[in-house]
Amino acid sequence: MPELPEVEVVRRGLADHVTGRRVRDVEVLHPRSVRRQAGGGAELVERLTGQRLRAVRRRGKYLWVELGDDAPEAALLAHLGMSGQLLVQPADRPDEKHLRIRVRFDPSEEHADRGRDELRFVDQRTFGGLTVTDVTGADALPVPVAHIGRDPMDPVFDAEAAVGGLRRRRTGLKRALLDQTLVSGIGNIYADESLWRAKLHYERPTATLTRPEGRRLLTAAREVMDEALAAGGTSFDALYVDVHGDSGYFDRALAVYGQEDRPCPRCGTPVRRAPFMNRSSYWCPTCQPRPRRRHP
DNA sequence: AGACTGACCTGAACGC
DNA sequence: TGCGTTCAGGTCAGTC
Repeated sequence: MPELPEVEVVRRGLADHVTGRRVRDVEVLHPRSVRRQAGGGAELVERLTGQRLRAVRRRGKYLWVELGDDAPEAALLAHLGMSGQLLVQPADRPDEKHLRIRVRFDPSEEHADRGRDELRFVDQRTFGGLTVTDVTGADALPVPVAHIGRDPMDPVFDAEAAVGGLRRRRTGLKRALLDQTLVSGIGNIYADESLWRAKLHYERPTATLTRPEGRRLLTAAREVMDEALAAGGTSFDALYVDVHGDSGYFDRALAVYGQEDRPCPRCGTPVRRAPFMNRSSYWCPTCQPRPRRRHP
């Protein structure tokens, strides 16, 4: 569900409300939410209890909180999957229906957010999860994050290298955008919105992409995600919310995603939808014509 | 090595 | 009203 802008909204909320707090205890209510932890819930509890939460970082759709009293020694890594939420709640707030993991902070320590003493991982579909992992390298990346690409909001993102990478693939453009190893953070919504802005069809063969087209696409991706972030992210329903449970409103600015049969904001042609990778693709057939099959 | 297909879940919306 | 089908912001293991 959440893509880069939604995850960044959550990151900012956590940075504001949990940095500096110490974990008093941890309760794992669903085993699937800790399935990435080799030692299961017991290991997560063991490695998290007593730790101090430090900087909150993000790459693509992965989010993590550095742990340790001095340098980061480990990280609490979160992926929200399709329906995950991280909420900062008072301990006396009733449990959410899909509460999967509860992290309780030490309520006695002096802290601006004393009184909101729980971090809750809520996840209807359980595709997401939390893990405590080792960190690696000079930039202290969690091990599972080390293999994914930088995202277009990363100050060190290398757009020229990413364009080169796209052109070296032998697949369709949208499939390549959704593969997190080349460029991370883009999911189904922002892939369609980026392609619409760049006037490129989702099945355009990556091998035929020109460098200027590739630059245009990645610039469009960064711009649309910047705008979505400024609007607090995209929420169609109550599944995507920030740490306070509030929705973003970028859904009102979507040009094509979810807009089947509605006029393209640029040319008025009805937006089309087609099945794609067990979900949907939306595009404007005028602005983004289907690529002509190459002659054999 | 790289490309592609399901499987993994819960719940809402829809058609009959 | 129910009961089946389809669809949903994502990965990942397994196959060719």
